Amino acid sequence: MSKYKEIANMIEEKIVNGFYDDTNKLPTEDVLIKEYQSSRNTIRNAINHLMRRGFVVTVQGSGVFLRKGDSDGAINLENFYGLTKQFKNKKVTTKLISLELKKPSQQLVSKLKCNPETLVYHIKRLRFVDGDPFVVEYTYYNSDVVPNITEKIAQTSIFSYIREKLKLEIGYVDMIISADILDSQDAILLGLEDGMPSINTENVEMLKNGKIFACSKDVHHYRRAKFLKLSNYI
Amino acid sequence: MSKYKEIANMIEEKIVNGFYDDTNKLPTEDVLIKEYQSSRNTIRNAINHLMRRGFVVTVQGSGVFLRKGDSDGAINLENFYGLTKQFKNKKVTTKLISLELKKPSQQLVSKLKCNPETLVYHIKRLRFVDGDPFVVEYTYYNSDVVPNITEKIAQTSIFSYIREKLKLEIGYVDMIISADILDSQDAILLGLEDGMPSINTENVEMLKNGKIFACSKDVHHYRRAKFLKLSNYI
DNA sequence: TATAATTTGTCCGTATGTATA
DNA sequence: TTATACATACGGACAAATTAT
Repeated sequence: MSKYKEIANMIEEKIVNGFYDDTNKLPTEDVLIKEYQSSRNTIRNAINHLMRRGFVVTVQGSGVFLRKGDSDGAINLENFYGLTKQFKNKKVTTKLISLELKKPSQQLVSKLKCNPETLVYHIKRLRFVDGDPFVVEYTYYNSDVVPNITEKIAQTSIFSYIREKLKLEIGYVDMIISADILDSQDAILLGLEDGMPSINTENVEMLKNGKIFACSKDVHHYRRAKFLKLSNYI
Repeated sequence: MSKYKEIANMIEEKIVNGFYDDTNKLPTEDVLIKEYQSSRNTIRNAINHLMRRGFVVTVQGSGVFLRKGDSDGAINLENFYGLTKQFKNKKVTTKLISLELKKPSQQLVSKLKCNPETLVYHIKRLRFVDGDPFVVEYTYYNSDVVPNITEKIAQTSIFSYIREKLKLEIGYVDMIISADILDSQDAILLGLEDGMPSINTENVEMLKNGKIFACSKDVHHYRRAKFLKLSNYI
């Protein structure tokens, strides 16, 4: 791990533990330089990293201020590494509904930009937060990139499997957020009535080298799921 | 304007004009250094700027690739400067429904973090894209920061008024995206039936120095509005 | 109100590491 | 393996915005 990321992680931990809550800002760059024995460039790189993920905002001449996004349960779009990490102080459980390995439809081939002969895992899961139905996930993994998905893996965290077991580095995700009307199947799973709204995301997930390894459609409970976007106009 | 931002803008213009479509990537850093007569640092800063706004992704050892978010009409959350700029090749029109200057409710005081005596503009607008109802906007401006909002200004672009006339620099926006059920009033305005879904955003808008100048709730037509989020997991 | 000190922003240069082709 | 190209890290100087005096 690079030095600036390690510094960013250490500062992040202090932020979430409330270490800077009295001043509501980080120490000055000069102080951080001494504290972490590194160059100004490296400190600024670390602060940039924190800024991009929505932890802080900088004000020239004044300081680096905490940005405690009043998340109250919203999914932070800047810093999303799966439901389990997002809701780390809640209980996230998963019910696997189906897991199949089969040839992709033409539409799926174009989304995954894969060979039509490549086999694709089709996974449907219902995920709960603190016991309440939260999202129905339809996910499609390119089995050339993400092989050997078992029922056990699919029932826990596929994110962890990809990053920790397969040692693949997730690079980019393109996500389209929209609202729609629930169909009867999803409505039943989410415990809502047919015809009620849902908030959906359609995702294309890429490795650091740009290779698409998965795409998905997530159908969320409209009263339980909301998304937090922290914009910087710089 | 700083040098790296000017370079970023020039490269952005080339990108949107398709100048790099043949290779699908930018020239190398060394080439850009010579092209724009600047240091490596400045070029990398410009590329970073483009990356944060979703125009490019970098791959170490390989290059800087275009990231043509298949937006097809989605609102790009990384790069949103108002509907007018977002849909620059469509016709955005606005119908002002109401404009009032009055004392804020307690809830509004806490959202705007303003003095209870401060007068606040209450604006309700219906906005059309290519003639179709797109969003009902409920916006609340702190009149100490954004004064003299006229009907004419409210009917066009308040964003432009703030940035170009008042010379204020918008710094940050916290946005929560959710889905809900339309009430009868909004349904009529959007040309939908009562009880249909909407996709909503609740925004808190801050200047560069952190001062909150506005908050808003936007109720979007669920079939016409969608949001594009381009994540970088770096 | 004006000045100085503080703090982040921009820009330059150089060297070395790491991933890709 | 070698060359290419981006990533990380160090150093220094000055600019610009804010805050304190």
